[in-house]
Parts: sequence; C-alpha cells; structure tokens
Amino acid sequence: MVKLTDVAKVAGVSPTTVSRVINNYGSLSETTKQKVFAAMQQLNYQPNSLARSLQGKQTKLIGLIFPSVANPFFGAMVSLLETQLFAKGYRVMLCNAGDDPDKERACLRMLMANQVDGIIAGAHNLGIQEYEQTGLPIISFDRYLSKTIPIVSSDNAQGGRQAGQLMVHAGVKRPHIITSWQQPNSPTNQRLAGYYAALKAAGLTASRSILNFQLSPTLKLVQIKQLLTRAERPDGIFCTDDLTALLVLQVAQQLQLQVPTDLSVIGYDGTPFMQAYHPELTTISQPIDDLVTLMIDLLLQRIKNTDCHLEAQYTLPVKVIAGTTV
Amino acid sequence: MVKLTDVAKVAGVSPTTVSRVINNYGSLSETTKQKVFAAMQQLNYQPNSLARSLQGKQTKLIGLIFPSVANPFFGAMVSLLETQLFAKGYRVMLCNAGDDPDKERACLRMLMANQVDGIIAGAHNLGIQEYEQTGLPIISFDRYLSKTIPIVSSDNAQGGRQAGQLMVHAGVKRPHIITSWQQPNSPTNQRLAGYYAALKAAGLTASRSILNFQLSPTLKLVQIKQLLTRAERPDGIFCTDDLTALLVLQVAQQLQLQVPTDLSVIGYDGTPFMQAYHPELTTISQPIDDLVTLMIDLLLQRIKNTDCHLEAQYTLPVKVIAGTTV
DNA sequence: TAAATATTGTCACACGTTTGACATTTAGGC
DNA sequence: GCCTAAATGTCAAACGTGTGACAATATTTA
Repeated sequence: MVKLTDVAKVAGVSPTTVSRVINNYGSLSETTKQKVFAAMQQLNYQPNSLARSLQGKQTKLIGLIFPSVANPFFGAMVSLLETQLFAKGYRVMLCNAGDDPDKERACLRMLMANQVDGIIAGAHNLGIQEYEQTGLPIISFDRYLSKTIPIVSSDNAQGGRQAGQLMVHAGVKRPHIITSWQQPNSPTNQRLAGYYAALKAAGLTASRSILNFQLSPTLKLVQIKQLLTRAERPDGIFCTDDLTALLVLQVAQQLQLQVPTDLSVIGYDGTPFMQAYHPELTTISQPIDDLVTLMIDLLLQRIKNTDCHLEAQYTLPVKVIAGTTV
Repeated sequence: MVKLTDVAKVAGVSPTTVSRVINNYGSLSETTKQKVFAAMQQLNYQPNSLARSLQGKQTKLIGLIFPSVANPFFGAMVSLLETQLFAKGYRVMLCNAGDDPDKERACLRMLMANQVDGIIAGAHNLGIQEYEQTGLPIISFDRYLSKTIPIVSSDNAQGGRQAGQLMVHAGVKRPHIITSWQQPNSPTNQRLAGYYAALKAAGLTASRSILNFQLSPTLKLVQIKQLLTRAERPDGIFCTDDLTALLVLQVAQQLQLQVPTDLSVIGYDGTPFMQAYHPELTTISQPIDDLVTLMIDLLLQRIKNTDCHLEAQYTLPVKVIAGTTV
C-alpha cells in the first residue's frame, strides 16, 4: 500500500511537508505543493482514512439503518441520502434491518465499532435506550425514539385527513383503511387518526385491516381478497403505503371491480418511481427530497455541535397526487 | 469513548488480557473471560475497528458500486448483498454512481481510502484501468471489465433467445427490441444477439430502439408512444429491463392496444418485486439470489487469497416467468 | 548586508489496538 | 513442598497519519 512517506520520497520532500500539503496548514510554497500533488497523482495515493480518523479527525462516515432498500420507498430515500451525503464529503454505511430487532441491534453495534460520525435511522424495531446508548448524533425518520432524538417525518395526520376528504368527496359509503402492524410510536397511527377524523366530520366511520409491513405480498393478496369478497365489502380503501395499494388494485381487477366506480383506492408515499410507473394511483406524496435534505442538515448540525438545540419534531407537508383511482 | 483500557480497569485485569479475550489467543481461564465479557457488556464496549484495522487486520468492509438503489432491481440486489455479507461479518459501504464517470471515480478513490477489503461493482461508466489501479479484489456484475476481474451475470444470450422464441411462438410478425444505450462491454448486447438469433431461425428480423438507461421515464414514454403510433408499428416488444416493459404496457393501455392480442410484451430481470406487483408481465428472470451468493463467494475467495484462480466469467441460467403479456 | 520572514526539515508523541517477548504469579499433581 | 504448566502481567513496537516544538535553511525586505 502506498503511504505518505512514499509520496514524500517521490516528491523529494519530508513526510511532514506532504502532510502539510494534504491538510493545508503551515506555510507552503506553490512549487512544493505542485511537486507533492504530482507525486500523489503519480502514485495514485489516497490518505488512509483509518489512520487519519484514528488520529482524531472525524471518520466522515454516516450509518443508515432502514428496513430494506428492496422497498422502492426506502430505496429512493437511501439513494438520495447517499447522493447528497457524498456530495458533502460523507460516506455511507448501509444496514438493512428488516423487521429484526437483533439485526438492528447488531447494526448499531457495528456502526459504533466503525466510529461513524452519525446515524440516520428509518427502521425502528428497537426501543429508545439502545439508540441513546450509542452516544452518537442520530436523526430518526418518521418514528418517535426519544426526546433527544429529532424526528423528521411527513405530515402523517394531514395526509390521513386528505385521504379521508378524498373519500368523502368521492361519495364513498363504506370506507376502509389498511395499515401496517400498529406500534405505539408508529407514524401510521397519525395517518389513521387523520383519516378517521376527516371521515367522522362527514358522518362516516371506517373499518380497518392490519397487514404487517414485512408480510409477503402473496399473503397480503390473500387477505385483501377476503376483504373484497366479504358481504359488506368496502367501496373505498386507504392504504398507508403505495405497494399495498397496488395489491388492492390487482385484486380489484381480478374480481372485476371497477376502479373507482366500485372501489376507490388511495395510497401513501408517492415516490418518483410510483408517479412514473403508476400514474393511475391516487396517493399522498411525501416530499422525499426535502425530507432527505432536512435530515442531513440536522444531522450535520448535531455532528458539528453535539449539544446544539434541535426541535423534537420536524413535520413536512404532504401533497395529493391525483390519479384515477378515486 | 470507552476503550480497551477502560474495560481492563473495570474487569480488574491488564489491557493485554482484555485483548487476549477479544481475540481469543494465549491461554485464558474461564473466570477471567467472564469478568472481561461482563465489563465489556457493562460499558457497552465496542473495539474500535479503525484501530484494529490499522494494526493490520482486515477492515471487513466491502464497497458496493451500483447505478442507484432507487432502481428496484439494484435495490433488491444491494439488499441481498448487504444481508448476506452482514451475516458473514462484513459491512457495506454504498455508492450510487448513477451514469456519472466522475462520481464512480470518486467512489473508487474513497473506497480505497477507506481500505475496503473488496468491491462488488455493478455500475460501469469507467474503463478497465481505473479498476485495476485500485489493486483490490473486485467482482463485476454483468459487465466486462478485464481479464483479471471475474464477471458474474445471468445468461443474457439465453434470455434473449428465449424472448425471441416466445415472440415466434406467439405468432408475432413485426418484432421489436428496446435496449439501453449500447456500450461495447454491455450485457444488453448479448440479449440483443440472442433475440436476433432466435427470430432469424424463424425467418424474422426485429427492429430496434435505444433508450438510455438513465433517461427519465417521462421521456421514455414519449419515445415509446412514437414507436407505437408509427405506421408499421411492432406487434411484439422485448424490453431489456422490466421497467421499460411497464412503460410499454402503460402506453399500450393509453392507446387502447390489447395486450397480448395487438401487442406482446416481454421484460427482463424478474425481481421478486416485479413478480409480486406485476404478475401479468411476462419476463426473463435473473436468478438474483444465486447471483448474489456467487458474487460474495468469489469475492471472499479473492480476499482470502489474492491470487487464487477464478474463471473470467460465470454465467447463471435465466428463467421465463410466464405472465399474460405474450 | 543584515534583519525579518517564509519555507522546509527533524523529531517526538498521540490515536486504540494487536502481538510478541519475557517475567511473574497461580494452580494442579505428585 | 517441588516441579510443571497454565494464567496473567509488563513492556514495547507497530499500523499510517496529524500536529506541535524547534531548528535549519531560503527568500524577501529594508
């Protein structure tokens, strides 16, 4: 491996000088700078970030913990996070925690071991204390962790309300909602509450199904089919994620239900992917770019100054993407 | 930050002993082991991997370079890679290189700087020499890089042939193919060749469009619409990726073309995602699990023994996923 | 030309861990 | 209680880089 001293030899200067050039400190002449840069280029030299971090500098590493990048929503989010962080000089260590608390715990431990400068967490199988124990700057996406850890999320309550209003407006009589497994600190609770509230204002009450987030699509299909073939079948379904909405549409087609005549369907997330490949789906779109930008901004603030004051919660507005399913 | 010497103090032993426990070398009694483990737990101690790697150990880091995890295919692949690598004790640094050679170059440099043990690359905007320059173990997904870098891919030629045969079998008269931008070392060339060959055997020749991989879906839609509204419009389209196939279906519906009566459509990739959410699409499925397992296996071999002999190319069979679009 | 300043070199220590050499203590077996 | 082996401690060097102190030049300024 080519190291600093090798560069020094080739450039014909002392190791200290090379270090000075790299870190741009002390006083340096143009000519030596050039000599050193040339030598670095010639040897394809990269300062060993292990060594520099060990020496006291930041690692410039950020840990990302999300359920799975195989999910298009998290895929899009992680992709944006990586791109923006990279542009700011940070590197990304990725963890797919799935719905496995043990894996998430292992992820945290390894991120600590790797001395990451901070963590952005979008998977939350764990309790508060495990995250606080790390002593690292953390930003949480869309789930309550603790007072000290800021949450960034879309306005779930507003999204739920808007979905409810759309249903009311469409003249839906038997509204339904499909959420993922309820957890005390889950954002879907807000979507649920907003939905209920908007419906209640119009004198409607919604029935509800719970389909665990990580359930296989096939099993979800089965349950949706049962839902849509039961006697008093719903004529409007709000799904708290777009993928489930797609499954509902799939079952509807299979059962020859006309959408939106027989059944209205609304999703949630509205990724660019969904907008491009399923423009027909009416959905509540999270401002994914802004969410990412904000999370990064907050995290970097925390990294720069550990005890800078941040709000406990940052809520960004959602937008209705009008398709043809309502 | 809690360090090895802190653990030693709490456990009431010498730092060396703690190190011995962690690395399980030298002779140790059960009781001291327990004491040390207890202290580690109590302090929530994690050995600083920077320091241990610097000292000579592996970093247990693998770099992943792919166009973007926002793409469901690469999302699925990266997700599997991370999961399997994590289980083997490796951590993952993620790079979305997009179609930007500069970003890819920057990724490589930073992976070198971070002393990764190896790289799995699925983005290939760069030439051979930039990868060889790294001096690192590398496995390439689906694209030729150089003699020394093994390629793992699905059997693109076979996939193309099967698509062609499906078209022939469906009685298609004016077959078409949509590929991404041709590059000399691109796998889509093989898909093209296989497709042409199968059609030729039946006395057919296909027309061809080229839609750059990273083109926005909206722009792709425009081009596809032009294709499907021209005088001699094709009655069978093979797309070298599933997403483009979805766009074709979308346009077909818009133009009220019956699929497969008026138009047969075949995709390529067949991720679990696609199989679940678009079971209607007939597609050529890459064995994504096997591809991932193989890539990891080969990479770890190379890491264990830098000059172990590996084949230049590993080709895994594809499978037709029969939907209703042919 | 002398003084002041800018540039570069030398040296040492630090970061946290691993590991080898060696010394010392403890335990077990007779 | 002696001998052997096992267990633990002490110490130092190493990994590659950063940085401060100080000395030695080279260059500029007066």
